[in-house]
Amino acid sequence: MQEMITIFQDYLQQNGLRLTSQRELIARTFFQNRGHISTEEIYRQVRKIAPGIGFATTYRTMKLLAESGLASLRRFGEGFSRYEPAGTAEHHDHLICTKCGKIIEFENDRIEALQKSVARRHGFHVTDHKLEVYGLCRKCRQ
Amino acid sequence: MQEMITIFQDYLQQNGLRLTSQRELIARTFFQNRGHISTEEIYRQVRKIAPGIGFATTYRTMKLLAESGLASLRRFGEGFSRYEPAGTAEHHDHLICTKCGKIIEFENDRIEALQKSVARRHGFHVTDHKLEVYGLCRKCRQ
DNA sequence: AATTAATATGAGAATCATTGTCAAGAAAAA
DNA sequence: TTTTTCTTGACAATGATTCTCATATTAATT
Ligand SMILES: [Zn+2]
Ligand SMILES: [Zn+2]
Ligand SMILES: [Zn+2]
Ligand SMILES: [Zn+2]
Repeated sequence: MQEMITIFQDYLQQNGLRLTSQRELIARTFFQNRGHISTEEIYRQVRKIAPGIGFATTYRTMKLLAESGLASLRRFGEGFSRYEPAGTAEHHDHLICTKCGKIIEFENDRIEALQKSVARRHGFHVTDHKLEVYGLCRKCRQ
Repeated sequence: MQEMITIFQDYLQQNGLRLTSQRELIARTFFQNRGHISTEEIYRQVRKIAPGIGFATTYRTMKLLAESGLASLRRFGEGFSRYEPAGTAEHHDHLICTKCGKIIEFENDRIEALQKSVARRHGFHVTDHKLEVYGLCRKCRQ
């Protein structure tokens, strides 16, 4: 966690940017949350501690976190963005409950391998992918 | 193609709606295009024939086409929606070139099966999914 | 320290795809 | 024909995100 801030600071410095109190607070808030948090939610939490902070700053900082490689942007088709920690975590995909919003992460090497093989067959060089499986979680099935 | 219009008309009638000239033109324009077309593009094409048409009507009609099951909404993270024919076509996923925008469709039963098995393992009942593989197509790799 | 240069912030305007509102029009029903 | 229902187009509204800009902060230079 402390190291995260350090990594962030390094990234900022290398780009001639500064680690301000606002940026640090936003970054810390992000790190101490579980993944898949919306910018809006970060903004709300941050305001409890520093009520004067603006949402523009929140948006800007989340973008910086993503650029630094510490956060990954996710769009689950809800009409807004979410971020999740991306420091050392490996790639994963998502299982999303359409009723309660529960998100489960999974990774499956065989699926990944099959994707690459399909892509190769079409002459594509894969750089990224997005797999979202929607459905009802155990609870929501009743 | 004619049958598509008929199916659309049936859907409308069953819901107490009418097949107006605007709706018919928008539907025909949609059907005679290849898939993955944006609402904006439909709107442009339609206006060449009926310049007075409004974009609200275009949006509304595309929505109706989707509800009728004749069109499928796709969001490729470009910030806007696309539609593709969904009449009899089977499910498929997408391979997207991040440089030229080329889109290739594919289907792979093994991937689908693996998705279901992962979901089952987590107690999920799958209703839908979205798999987008991004990369560079043969041309764009140089 | 004083001055100058660069970067950051918050408030609010702007953007952009999409949807809502509503008065006027067209079609169907009575 | 009158009444009811559904459509339309113009334009306002929405909501997430970005931009603008005047005002702070901080860093660099003298
Ligand atoms: Zn659920
Ligand atoms: Zn995740
Ligand atoms: Zn390409
Ligand atoms: Zn497709």
